[in-house]
Amino acid sequence: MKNIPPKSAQRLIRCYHLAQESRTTEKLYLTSRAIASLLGVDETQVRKDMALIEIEGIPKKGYPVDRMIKKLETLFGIRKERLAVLVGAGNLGKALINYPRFSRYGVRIGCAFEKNPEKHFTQVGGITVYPVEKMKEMARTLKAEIGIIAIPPQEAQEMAMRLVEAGIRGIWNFSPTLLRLPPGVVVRNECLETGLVTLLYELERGEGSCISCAGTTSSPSLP
Amino acid sequence: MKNIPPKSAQRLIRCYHLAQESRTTEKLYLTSRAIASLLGVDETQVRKDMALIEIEGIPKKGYPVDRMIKKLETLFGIRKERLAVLVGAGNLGKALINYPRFSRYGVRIGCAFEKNPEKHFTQVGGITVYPVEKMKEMARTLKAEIGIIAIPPQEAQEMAMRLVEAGIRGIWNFSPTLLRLPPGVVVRNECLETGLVTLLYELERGEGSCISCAGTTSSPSLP
DNA sequence: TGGTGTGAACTCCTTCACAGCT
DNA sequence: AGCTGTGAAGGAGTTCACACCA
Repeated sequence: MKNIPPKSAQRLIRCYHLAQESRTTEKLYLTSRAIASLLGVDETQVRKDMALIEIEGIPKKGYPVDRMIKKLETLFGIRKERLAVLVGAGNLGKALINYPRFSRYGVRIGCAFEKNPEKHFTQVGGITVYPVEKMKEMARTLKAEIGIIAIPPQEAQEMAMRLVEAGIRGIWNFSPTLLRLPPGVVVRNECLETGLVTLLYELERGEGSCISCAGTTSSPSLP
Repeated sequence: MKNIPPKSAQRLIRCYHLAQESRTTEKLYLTSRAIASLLGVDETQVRKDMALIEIEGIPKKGYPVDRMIKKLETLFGIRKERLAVLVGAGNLGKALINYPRFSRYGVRIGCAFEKNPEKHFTQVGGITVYPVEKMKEMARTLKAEIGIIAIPPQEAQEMAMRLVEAGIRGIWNFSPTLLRLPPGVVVRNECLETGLVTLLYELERGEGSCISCAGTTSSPSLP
């Protein structure tokens, strides 16, 4: 399969959600028009994306939902079992631990870390909280691949570096800090403030209905 | 000021964060190179963005931080007082109520709504939780502009419609549901699952490919 | 020298137009 | 008719190259 351009990938992720939804309602096919209108893009675009991942549609019916799901799951690495560790067991951290839908994607939070000693060795939503000093040891033994940063911005950079030293290859960053990390580490910035400002901006302009989507991803690198 | 293309807007939001950060360290100027390397984009890009919002730089010095902040605040409608209502007082909702940084942008959560009757008229982080039936009445009297959806996907569509009926013009949607709403309503999807899948995809591909939901790709690096 | 400013070239993405399948 | 498939045109965003300024 050819390399997927970023914009297509982004649309395809949302197609995956749509396909999942369709499966629960036992819809076997989705037309490009249906997908396009829900995603807020052009029909042709959807067809091009489908061609890109080599999904063939049937005229008058649409694209087969089950094949879409299968294809997209292998494409995106969904369902592969992966372990994550959480840095920050505050309100946001707790919400992430209790978010029921991550397991669908094969991702499980193995343990959490905190600076605040009061929380050490307590349980949050069934997850044990350790001191940050234990990070290297724990992440290594768990063979965790993903690090989730849910702490205030001042400490984000330091914790991210620690995660990388502990062997983490992908960071899901909920802090507004722009992280500087060695090459090869993938960072997904889920900065809520950026999201809020985007919304404010669109309200300000008062333009018709706009659909904007979450954060940014990057592969930051040290020179 | 000319209309700002979405991609530039995205970058400018992050410039705003950078400028804020610089102000705390009393840096008076930021060069296009410094900004570019942190945002993971080209220098020229940054200069074009600055030209777009009519910020003039000084050769050998860079762009004045204070003017950037001022300009960007008016551009994005930051600091304008706005009221938001929250739908869903679960873990995520609670985290959003307690997120300390939203007030910087003039946004305050006025009240919350819940289906679960056990939570009705209780307080969560200083915010009162009302039954969803009260939404129209409450949102109207508060003159709320923003609705935050932090509930499971099944109910998201219905609640979004209710918000719109209550006069809400901007929706910050944390559920994975793609909302169908009348024109004129601005929706910002902050779907966490999409974010997670994006990260998984990056991990799967390894280094190099970067994707983002809002269309911006970045590879930040240390200066 | 170390930065900004900007037209022009280029690349990538989107939309159009229409052919083909059922 | 109703949909997919795709080359070609069009548009948006990015990078290059170089002028200019302190």
